[in-house]
Amino acid sequence: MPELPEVEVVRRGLEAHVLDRPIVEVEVLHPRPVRRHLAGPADFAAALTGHTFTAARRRGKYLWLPLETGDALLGHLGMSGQMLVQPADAPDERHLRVRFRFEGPDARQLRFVDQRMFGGLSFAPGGAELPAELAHIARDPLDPEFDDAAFLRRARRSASGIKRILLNQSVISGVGNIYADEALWLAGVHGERRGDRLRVVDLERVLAGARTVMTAALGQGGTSFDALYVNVNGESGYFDRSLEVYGREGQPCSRCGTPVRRASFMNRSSFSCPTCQPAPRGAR
DNA sequence: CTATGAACCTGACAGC
DNA sequence: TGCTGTCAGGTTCATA
Repeated sequence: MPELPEVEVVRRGLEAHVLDRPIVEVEVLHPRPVRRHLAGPADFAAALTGHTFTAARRRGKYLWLPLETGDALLGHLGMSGQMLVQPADAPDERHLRVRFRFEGPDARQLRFVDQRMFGGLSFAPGGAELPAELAHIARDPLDPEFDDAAFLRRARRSASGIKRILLNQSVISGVGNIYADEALWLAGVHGERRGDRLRVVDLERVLAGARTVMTAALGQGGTSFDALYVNVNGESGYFDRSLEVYGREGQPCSRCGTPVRRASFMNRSSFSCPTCQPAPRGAR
């Protein structure tokens, strides 16, 4: 569940269902998602057992659950991770990797399910406020403390294309491949235009576009093309119906009718309108 | 310091 | 029915 709106949907679900319930057992079914915990899966489980989540927080695409001890459980969903709250008798998911059982009358379990295992969980000592691992992650554009001026400054100093800048989580967090393309379409800016050659007004439009699209997506439970991207209850969001360019190669731009173009970029795809988002001239 | 591209994984799907 | 190649909402690490 990759980008900010999807991760925020999960955060809210965790906040509603797993706080103030003492953990009685942590079962690591595959070591890979816990690889960042260098002391190993058994130590990971022991560090959490007996403790209680007190909150659910998010920075960009990272989630963490502070414990009453001041430590925290840190998680990232990667490309295919899910956090599910499931009844105890629900059959194990095919890609179930870590299971948390809780004490008390509510027998529902927290399950970390991840097909590709690019995501993971780790124990963050003293990480209740902000895990040390996240020191380099910028705030996201929906965060009230996001620094617009700092973003504009960094973008204007960079020779990288603006899409690359949007995907750089140390400059602006929470934006991924879908919402970067959507924000650029809203702003009418081509993703390969260099940051240092964009006008401030264009950068401001890109930032506003990111806020607009991610806020709207959040209102619809996020974007899901398939069952891989679901909330804590296994339900899909439906923002995919509102996407203007992402995944719409060949279909007409809703503003001008020009067929949406797809291009290869950083080993993935970029979608844009050739008319509304003219490619930069010259080198690149 | 910045800027790329490959690597990390599994599975679905298209084409032969 | 295979097989091969491509693609997928991300991050990190090694190399220029």
